[in-house]
Amino acid sequence: MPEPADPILQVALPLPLPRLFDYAAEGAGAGDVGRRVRVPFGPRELVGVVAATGASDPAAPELRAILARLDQAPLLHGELLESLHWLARYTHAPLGEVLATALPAALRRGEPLPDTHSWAWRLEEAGATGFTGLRAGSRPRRLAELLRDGARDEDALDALMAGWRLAARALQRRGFVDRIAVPASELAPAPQPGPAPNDEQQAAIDAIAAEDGFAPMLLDGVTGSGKTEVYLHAIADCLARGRQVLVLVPEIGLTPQLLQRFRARLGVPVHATHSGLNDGERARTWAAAWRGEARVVVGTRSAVFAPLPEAGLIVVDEEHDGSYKQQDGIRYHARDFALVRGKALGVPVVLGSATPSLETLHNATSGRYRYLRLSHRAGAARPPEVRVVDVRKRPLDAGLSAQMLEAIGAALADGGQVLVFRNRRGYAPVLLCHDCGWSAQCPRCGTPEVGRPMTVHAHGRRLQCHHCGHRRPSPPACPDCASLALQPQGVGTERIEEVLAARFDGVPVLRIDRGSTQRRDAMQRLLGELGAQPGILIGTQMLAKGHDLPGLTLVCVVGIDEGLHSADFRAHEKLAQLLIQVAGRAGRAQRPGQVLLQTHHPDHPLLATLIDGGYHAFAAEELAQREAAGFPPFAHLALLRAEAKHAGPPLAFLQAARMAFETVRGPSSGDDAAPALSGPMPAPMPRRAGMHRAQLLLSAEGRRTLHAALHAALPAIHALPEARKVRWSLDVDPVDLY
DNA sequence: TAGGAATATCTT
DNA sequence: AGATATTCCTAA
Repeated sequence: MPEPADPILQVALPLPLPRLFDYAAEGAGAGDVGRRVRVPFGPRELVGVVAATGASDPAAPELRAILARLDQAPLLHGELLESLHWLARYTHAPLGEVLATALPAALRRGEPLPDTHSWAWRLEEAGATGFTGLRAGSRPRRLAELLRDGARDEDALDALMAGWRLAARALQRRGFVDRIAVPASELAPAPQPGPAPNDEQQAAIDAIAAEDGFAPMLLDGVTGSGKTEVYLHAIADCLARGRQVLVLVPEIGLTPQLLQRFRARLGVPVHATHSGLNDGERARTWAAAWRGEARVVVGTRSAVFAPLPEAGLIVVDEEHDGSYKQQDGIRYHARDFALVRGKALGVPVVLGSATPSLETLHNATSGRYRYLRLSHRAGAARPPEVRVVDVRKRPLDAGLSAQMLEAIGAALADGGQVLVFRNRRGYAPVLLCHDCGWSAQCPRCGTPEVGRPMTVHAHGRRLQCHHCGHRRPSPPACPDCASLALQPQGVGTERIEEVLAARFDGVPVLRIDRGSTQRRDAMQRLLGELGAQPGILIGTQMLAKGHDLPGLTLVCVVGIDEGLHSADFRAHEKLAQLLIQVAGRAGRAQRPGQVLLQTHHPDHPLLATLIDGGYHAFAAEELAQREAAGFPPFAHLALLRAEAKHAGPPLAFLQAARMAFETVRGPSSGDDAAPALSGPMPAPMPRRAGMHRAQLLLSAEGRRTLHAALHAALPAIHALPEARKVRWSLDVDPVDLY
């Protein structure tokens, strides 16, 4: 007689291994699915999530037992767990890694789901009758009187009465008061009314409110058209129906300004997950969402994993923004995952942008998404006037033409503020020897023959590689010919700052880029100091997005020519979005704005189309080109990347992987049933931080074809002997091919 | 021939 | 991934 099979737990562990691990556990059952467990794993201990239960195989060797269950109730369940299963299938990543990515760090480590209630003090029966015996005017007496009107939370008491804690303790000993747990601060300021929506905004608000169930929608509104106003009304509607809202914003979009506006207008606590939070605070926000206490969650990419037991609406602001795509680990796209969750939750998903991604635009124009448009700026603001400045054969001072310098001077004299946009930080992009042609190169990046140029920093004193972070002092003389004629070539934001500060003496000149604004509040502080007075802002794309700069009357765009000639298939889309976003900074208030675009290619079709026809004319042309060339959204891509210390193993691995794809294709099936393979080829940057990198691109017209091939070939690829000699990863829907 | 570095193996 | 076992160099 065989022993009856024991129930076992199948656990998803945070490992790059595409399988679950079986453990014995007392009383294992279906109720364990979604609970975290601590398990022994080789010589160490790991925290995993129970993915399934089953019966032990009597023939298999005896299983190790779990060490502990960490949750009373499943932490991951229902829609979120199902959506994460979908994400694991879609990214072809191990479930354990996906689940670990979805959990805040503290929960991933196995800490308990944190409390989210706050504490309040309540007057007890004994206190209500006995407080008259307390000495009048004393702290205990005053506290008791405060609590006669009802319990007060500790934050409120802090604001109302200094030293209340000692008094409270004294009263507690006499049984007059007690400390009670209450849901996290339900006290939010009463909602303030906003401006009345214009007709277009009202139409969008009504369209969102009319949806009952999953509905993908593009809110396509020019800069300054008041998309946020539409969100606020839609959110308020949703809150009024008693449902939760998730709002995703780009990394730089989560500003104190935005949060303040949300908090003032909504009348409920707004839970934000910004980068300033520590692990414990992040876990608290997640827990508050899990319990349904958080009614509005605003956050960047990873907030898309917030549990939403009472979801009513998902908003993705600036949906085209690149920061929604995670570029390491599990390479998910938060906007796309938000749509998947919206579908599973049965709620509308509003994607907002002035410059929608071509994928989203294609979905909207083809009728797959509802298409809502805000075509003019709200209030009296007028669109900026855009002019191209042809700098061919013109002398430049730090990359700035005389015409541009004059315009800056005029704008300042007129009391306006000026933004100079240059998407290159540092002093100069290259350090060149004028005598022999030597240039400073990063020893760890670029091709083996030619390193990437190192950027000159600190007014020429330091060199830095923007790809791997490698830095060193500038050499005093050319290492090849000993010449002293080393010259910084080209112009970065630091150099523009230097030249403009010298030329416009007495005018504040602020440089805003990752070099000058390390801390997240630094930009806010700098902008606050400038206020409304005339001044010059110099910045990279950090400054191109999100921030309200009402005093801005002139935007100067310098050195975009590199972007016009980049090889990446998405380079034009990104450049067009950036230009529109930067131009949109100008003239947001009452004054009309002016945009000057300095280029050596005034006749480039991208610029001509963008200026004459705007973003949508550009997008139409670009979409036609994508269709002709077989690129997204008319094809689906996956990129298999590999890197190693030596050049050979990545290529060998990818060659073997290519064979695996060709093998699963099978001899009988037609060509259209399999994705096209290109490569293995060296990555566009073949060496980075000392690692040699190569890639294999898969492209298919249909998503199904692509996923079928990946599903069929990946087990074999995991098992390749060549796979153990490289670090490899798969990126489904890569945003760029770098 | 140490002994440190690069590489292979294994995890329920 | 990361802990551990194995082998492979290089400086004496």
